[in-house]
Amino acid sequence: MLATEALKVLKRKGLRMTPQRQAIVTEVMRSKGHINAPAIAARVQARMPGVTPSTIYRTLDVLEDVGLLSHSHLERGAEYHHAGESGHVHLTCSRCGAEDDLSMDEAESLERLVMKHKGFRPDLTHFAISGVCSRCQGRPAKG
Amino acid sequence: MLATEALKVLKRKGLRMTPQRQAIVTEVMRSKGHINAPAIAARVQARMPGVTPSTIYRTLDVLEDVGLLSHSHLERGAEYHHAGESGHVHLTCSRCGAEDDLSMDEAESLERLVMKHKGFRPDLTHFAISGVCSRCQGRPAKG
DNA sequence: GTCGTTGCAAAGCGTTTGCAACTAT
DNA sequence: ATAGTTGCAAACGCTTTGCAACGAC
Repeated sequence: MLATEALKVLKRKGLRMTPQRQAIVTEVMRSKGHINAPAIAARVQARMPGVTPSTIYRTLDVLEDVGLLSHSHLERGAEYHHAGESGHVHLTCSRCGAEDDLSMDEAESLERLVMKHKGFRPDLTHFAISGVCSRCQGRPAKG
Repeated sequence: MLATEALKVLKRKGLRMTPQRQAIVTEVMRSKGHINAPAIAARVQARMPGVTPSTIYRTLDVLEDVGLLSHSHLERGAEYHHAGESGHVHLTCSRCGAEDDLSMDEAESLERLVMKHKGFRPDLTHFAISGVCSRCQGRPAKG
């Protein structure tokens, strides 16, 4: 989604369009993949000095409320991503830190399995899945 | 595992047995399920006032290093559990907060699936799986 | 003019660190 | 005696809060 479209979403919800908000939305919509709040703050402040952390955090909350952003829990904490792009599962290697993804197609068969067993409808995109990547499996375990 | 056994493990590793460490190990080994660091601190300090957070955190690190404890990432952050009891996957409902588990048997079929697709060997116990529990699926979504 | 939004400054929370003193071995 | 361990106090990083001023509508 483009920043301009995102701004329309906000407008449609009756929310006001301030320069700060524009800068934050632009920066967030431009970023690919996932990004955490401090990183967003850094980028926004680079483009518009004087924007405070409180504004950033409050705006991120708003963007999540209106459905533009979502967050996932990765190894190093919460990270934001475009709500429309939540369609992948994060695989993070506990040894080397490498990140890989599972497509939603692949993830769906997993979700169906859980569904069947528990009647629990999982959202595998919300938390990462930790493990050992194929490369690290061929290496010694610890040191 | 009993606290006495845990203490032996530490001894075997050449680590020293201080009263603080005994209190922490006792409290940790007595707790069932998962528990976070501040809660451990509260319990230990109730039993032995004066034990500082730094000691608690450092000791938890030690216990994890020697393989007595592990931690998982649940919705509200990291939680510790006995390393021997890591054999279940946490399912946390994003609507009502209810927690359920998946047995390792059930989880293994999931893990095999990921393995097959990606050569990535997942540890589904490390992160929780978020979703909507069966009870909440019958309820209205938001308000 | 209203009320959503911002900056500021401070506090909150969980966690980590450096260092000197202590103590289990 | 040696080295692991502790308490202290401070700092850390990220996030949240109250409040008065601002500004989009």
